[in-house]
Amino acid sequence: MRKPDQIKVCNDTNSNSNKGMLKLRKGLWSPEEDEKLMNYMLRNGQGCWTDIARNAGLQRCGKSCRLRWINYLRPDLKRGAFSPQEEQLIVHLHSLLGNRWSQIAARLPGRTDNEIKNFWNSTIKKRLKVNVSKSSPNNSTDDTSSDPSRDIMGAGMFMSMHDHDLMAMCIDSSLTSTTTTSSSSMHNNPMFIKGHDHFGQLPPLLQNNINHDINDASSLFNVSLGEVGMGGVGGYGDCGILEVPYMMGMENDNTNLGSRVMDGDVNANPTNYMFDKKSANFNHHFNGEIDGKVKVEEVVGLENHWPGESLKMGEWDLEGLFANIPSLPYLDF
DNA sequence: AACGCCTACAACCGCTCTGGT
DNA sequence: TACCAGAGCGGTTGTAGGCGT
Repeated sequence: MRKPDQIKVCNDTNSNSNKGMLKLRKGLWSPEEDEKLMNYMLRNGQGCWTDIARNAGLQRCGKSCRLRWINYLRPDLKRGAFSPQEEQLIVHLHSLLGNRWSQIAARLPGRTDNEIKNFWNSTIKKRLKVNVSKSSPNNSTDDTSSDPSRDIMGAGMFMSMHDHDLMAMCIDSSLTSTTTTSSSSMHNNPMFIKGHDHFGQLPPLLQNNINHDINDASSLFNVSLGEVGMGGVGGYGDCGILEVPYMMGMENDNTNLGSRVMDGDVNANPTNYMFDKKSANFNHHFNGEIDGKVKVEEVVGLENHWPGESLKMGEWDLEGLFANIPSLPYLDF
């Protein structure tokens, strides 16, 4: 926290409101400043933040006003400690999204990205580390060695690895909304799976859906999920019915994000998904064959690619992805 | 009571993204 | 196309307050 009476030239290089070297306050907000900003926002609503700062009579840069409003003054903010449900959801979403705090915050009504980020860094991260070190004493606790959520997902601790309810909801959504083999539908109907689950071990709801669809297609399609926590592990397949885009990991440099093995009528070599952080490219290496002869793409019409593989990080339509999973993303206790 | 350590979290900083010109 | 300004994001800092000694 900063001292409230600190007055400096605001370092906001983007702001042009301080070209005259206007002295702008920094540090903690006083109740008077809060009141000014609150009143102005309630009267006029959101607009250009530099204008807001000026018109509200605040000696603050627009950036500071924006932050104060978003993180503290907004009327719809939920104050107080995170509930266990929120905590679980944060861990889960973090395992899917990484440090995309704003994306995570968007799924927790009343919570801000800053709040979640702080909570993660101060509380969850520590707790996860403790749990991991307890479960595997040889594990390095080096910050750079691993993401705690990744460890925790691998260890099956803190939050259940087999989060069947969530999985069922996600996959149910994916399956029931997927009826075509087009690549665009694959992009729009993702499945998020974490952990070491196997279709054969999925909860009844999920199994029913999968078996139903797969049987209809007269195809056995078995996906063994890999062992990567971060980014989720899944796969996609398409025997006319089942399409399950892979949800990539996003954080590690050149990390092999896992492998997919398809059994049954469809036999394939492991499919490796690589994400190169430096180039922000997601590379998909697929060596699949069916019955050892026919390449997968010839059967399923994938043309040896799936829509995500050529996408860059920023091109992931996370909103779109979540939009198709009504049960997962929003928490409202 | 005084001191030091630790934690939580408000706020800043620097960067990227986006839209307008 | 290039440039600029504003918005937004994630990482980091700094300190108030709690707690143990």
